[in-house]
Amino acid sequence: MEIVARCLDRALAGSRLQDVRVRHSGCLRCSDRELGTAALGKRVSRVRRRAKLVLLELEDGTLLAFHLKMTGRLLVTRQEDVELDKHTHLVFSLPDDRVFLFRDVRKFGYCRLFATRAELRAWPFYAGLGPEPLDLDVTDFVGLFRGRRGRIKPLLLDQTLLAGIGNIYADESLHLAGIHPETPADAIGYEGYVGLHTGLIRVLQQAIEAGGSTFSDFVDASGTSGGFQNNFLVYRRAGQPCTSCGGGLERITVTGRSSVFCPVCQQNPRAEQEP
DNA sequence: GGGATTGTTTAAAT
DNA sequence: GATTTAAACAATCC
Repeated sequence: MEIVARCLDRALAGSRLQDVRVRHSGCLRCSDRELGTAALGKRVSRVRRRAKLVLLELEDGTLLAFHLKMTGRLLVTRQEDVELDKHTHLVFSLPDDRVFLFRDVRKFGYCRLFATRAELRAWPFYAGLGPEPLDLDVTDFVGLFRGRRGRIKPLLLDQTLLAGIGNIYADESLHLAGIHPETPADAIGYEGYVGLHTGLIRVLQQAIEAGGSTFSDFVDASGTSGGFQNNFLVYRRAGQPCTSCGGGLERITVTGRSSVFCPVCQQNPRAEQEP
C-alpha cells in the first residue's frame, strides 16, 4: 500500500478529477451521486497511506479512502490504453487524457468518502487503528505486547494493536526473529521483541525499496510489479528449504491464517514443555 | 465443487 | 469489561 500511495501521489497530485463513471456501485460506501458531488471538479492535493488504507486528499479537505483487500488495484493510465473489463469498478477522468481506475477482481475492496478529516477520524475502523510500526521505537514496540497472553502471530495482524501488517510481513518478521508463530506473547523475552522489532522494520523497509511484493495481483499505480517476492524467506515457501538451516519449512494454520515457518529456527516454547 | 486465498467484523468463549 | 478465539463474509480461481 505504501508503494501504491507513493506512486499515486506522483501521478495524481495537482490533477483535477473531471468525471467519474461508477460501473459497480457495490464497491462504494456512499451513493454514486454523493461521490460525484463531493469529488468532481476538485484537485487531488496528495495521496498517502495509513495502515492498509490509501487516502486521496482533495483540495477542499474531502477524502477518498480505498481499501484494496486481496485483489484491488488503483491505476493511472492513458485513456487510449484502458481496457474496460468487468472488474473495473470506478473510472475517474483526468486532464491530459489520463484516467484513474479502481479495479478489483474479487470485489472485496471498497472506496469510502469523507467530507473532512474529522469525519475520517470519527470512522470507528480508522479511530481504532494502532500505531505505524515504522514510527515505533523498541520501547514502545515491546510495550504493545506487555500483559498479552495471546499468540504472537494474530497479535501482529491485529490492526488495533499495530497497523498495516499483513500475512506476508508477519511471517517474514517472525522468521527473522526466530520466533514460532504460536508463541504466547508473554513467553517472548525482551531480546525476542528487540529481534522482532528489528526484523519487522527491516522487512518493511526492504519491501518498500523493492517496490512491494507481487505473487498474484499486486501492481503499483503504473502497473509495475513489485520485486520483494524474490526475497521471501518463508511466505508461500512451505516445503522448500530454510535459507538459514536448509531444513524444510512447514505450514500451519494459526487462527485461520496460513503460517509458514522453520521448525528448527523458530521453535515453539510451549512445545518444548512437553515431556 | 471443495478448498484456498486475505483483511475485517461479529459473535462466542474465557 | 477486556482479551482471545472461532466463525463468517466478501468473490473468484483452480
